[in-house]
Amino acid sequence: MPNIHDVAREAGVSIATVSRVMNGDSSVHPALRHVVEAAVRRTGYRPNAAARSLRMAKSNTVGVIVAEMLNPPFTSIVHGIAVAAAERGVSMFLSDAGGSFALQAAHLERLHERRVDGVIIHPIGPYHSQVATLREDGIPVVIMGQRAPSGGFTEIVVDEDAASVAAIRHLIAVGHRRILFLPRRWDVPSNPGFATHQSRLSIYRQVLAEFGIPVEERLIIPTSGGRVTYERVRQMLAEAERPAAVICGIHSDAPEVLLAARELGLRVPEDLSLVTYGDSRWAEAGNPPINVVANAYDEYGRRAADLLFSLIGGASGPVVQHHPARYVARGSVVSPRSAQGHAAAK
Amino acid sequence: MPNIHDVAREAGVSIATVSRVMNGDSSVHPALRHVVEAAVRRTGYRPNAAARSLRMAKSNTVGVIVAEMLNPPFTSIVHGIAVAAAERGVSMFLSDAGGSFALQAAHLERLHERRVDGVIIHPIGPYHSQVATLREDGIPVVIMGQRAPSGGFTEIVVDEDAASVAAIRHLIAVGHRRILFLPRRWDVPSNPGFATHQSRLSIYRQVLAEFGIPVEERLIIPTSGGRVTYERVRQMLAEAERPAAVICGIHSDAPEVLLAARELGLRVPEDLSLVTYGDSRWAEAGNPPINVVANAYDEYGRRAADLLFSLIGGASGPVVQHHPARYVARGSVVSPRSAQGHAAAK
DNA sequence: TTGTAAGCGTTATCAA
DNA sequence: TTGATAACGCTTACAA
Repeated sequence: MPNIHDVAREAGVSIATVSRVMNGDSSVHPALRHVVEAAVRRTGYRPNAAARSLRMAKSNTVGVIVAEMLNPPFTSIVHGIAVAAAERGVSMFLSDAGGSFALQAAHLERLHERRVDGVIIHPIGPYHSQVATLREDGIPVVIMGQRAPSGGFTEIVVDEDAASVAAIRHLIAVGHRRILFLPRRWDVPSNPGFATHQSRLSIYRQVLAEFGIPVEERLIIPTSGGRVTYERVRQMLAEAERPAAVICGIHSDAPEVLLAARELGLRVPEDLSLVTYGDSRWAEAGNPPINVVANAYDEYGRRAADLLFSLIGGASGPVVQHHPARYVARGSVVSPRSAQGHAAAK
Repeated sequence: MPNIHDVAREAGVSIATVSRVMNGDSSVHPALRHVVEAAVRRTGYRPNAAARSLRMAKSNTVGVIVAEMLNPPFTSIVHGIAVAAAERGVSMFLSDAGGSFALQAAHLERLHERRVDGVIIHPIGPYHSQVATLREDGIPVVIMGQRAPSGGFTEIVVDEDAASVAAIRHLIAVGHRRILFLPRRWDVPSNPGFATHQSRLSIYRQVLAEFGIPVEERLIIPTSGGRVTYERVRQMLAEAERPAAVICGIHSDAPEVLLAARELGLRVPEDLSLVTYGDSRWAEAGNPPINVVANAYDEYGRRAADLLFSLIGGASGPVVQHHPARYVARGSVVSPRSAQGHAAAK
């Protein structure tokens, strides 16, 4: 691949001049400039980004780490960041921690070595010391989703507690007592914590307690999403004493629950009420449309990127942005008695 | 940020020794190795990837460009590649062409400058000359989705013609004549072509012709997805002479159609039959479950990555992998006469 | 086994 | 306005 020397030779100038032309330095004589540009075209020269980064101590890259990119909210986040980065001529590294804390740590390390200009992370587990390491080396980091236990971090946190409470109260209000709860599992060896889901669960316990409803541990099934959820839920719903309501912590688990219910001949919502975290047009278009705790993640990606680039641009101090989630009641929650009503009508 | 010299000074050795330790060279005396490792920890040293890339003429990065990452098939593809890359300790650049040929070109150029070790692209438009440029510089490229007009490219092509034909025949067989077709628009100024959707459309024309059904141009609505689709479809379905069947070229347009239909009080499938390209658990879990032309994209990402890494590893020559799509009939296609039957029953 | 030194491809300083 | 040259931080002959 041609380098700056090849172009200089081809054009009969010094490498300094070539560099100036490539960077639009106005102090180059127009005639010479054309000669150089022609040489660039003839040789098919492209400046080597690694050399440039090394010299300029700036990589023009940002790194993004998400806990699990297949989940629609993360997809939206990544998209928002990708667009913002592209607008600035910055390349985006994307990595998927796949729910594993160890993997996340490895990805962070790699981004650090690559001297990215900034990092956006939607983290899992106790990530603080590692993130602090990045920042000590002057790499700005924006943390998404989690509220950091210690201060001093720039974060976009989603306040979903109120919305969570509203969702659970709704279920209870219409008469549900036994509510299957499906948070993401956080007990896998490699994954020492997934704060969001833990706090969702504690809200669940709290609201039930508030109404004097005993929490049945059997009805809490941590899962890793996908077919596994389908299998477990199917099992649970096949029992005689099956719960008549489900809350999905993982948005993409909602169709798994629907599938399991159909398999067993259970109708939603008559036989099974459903609420899921996250939102999507599919959930909205469902028959019935699905109730959600919506967190408008799509905007957050964009916001996180803007925040990061302002930090990269030298903006001062940590910022914390709060964004409330909303409980959106559509058509997937009804009284558990509807089932009997229906059955009786037959 | 500390560099190799800082560590060398701290450890009282030469930079060569530090380098050897960092790279696991066995010819370093164990005692010295420990001294160096301690110095590395104390200084918080991390090798500079740019410098390493420059020296080794290898970046340990790959670039991925998708036409539109929010679409579930692309998401799956990207995920597959991300996992494969991470396994090899390679970082992945991700860029979204956002349906724009110009943007895609810019992204390709950027990846070229970054000297990525390889590129995977699910392209739009006439991309060949630019891709050829990459390859001339020794950067392997895997092309997804499209069949390249000229040979010599490594590609993963989806053979969906047979499945497309099956889908349309099914609609016709149950009695549909007026079928709304929603391909992705390819006439935007910046986007000189989107071969897949063009060929889907030509199949549509061809099958209709085969049955002697005249093609109504009004029933072909190129769209860019999202709410726009919702609006246009809503308009179309509000007409007196509305079509009773729809085919979505963009998977994520399916919920838009469902939403539009519901808005107008049309039931699926009784009043409106629906088929969509692409597949997802949501489509499967729908009520009714949606008929799809499924292309198993999720596997392809993984395959594309494996293909790319084998090329990077020095595997020879262009390879072309063909993958057939399948038409999966579920519950969203019925005879258009069902509507009257239903109406009469009221 | 360890160290010295050259060079990867840039940008930027300093002279000319 | 242009050119020679010194870094940037690493790996790797080659010497010791």
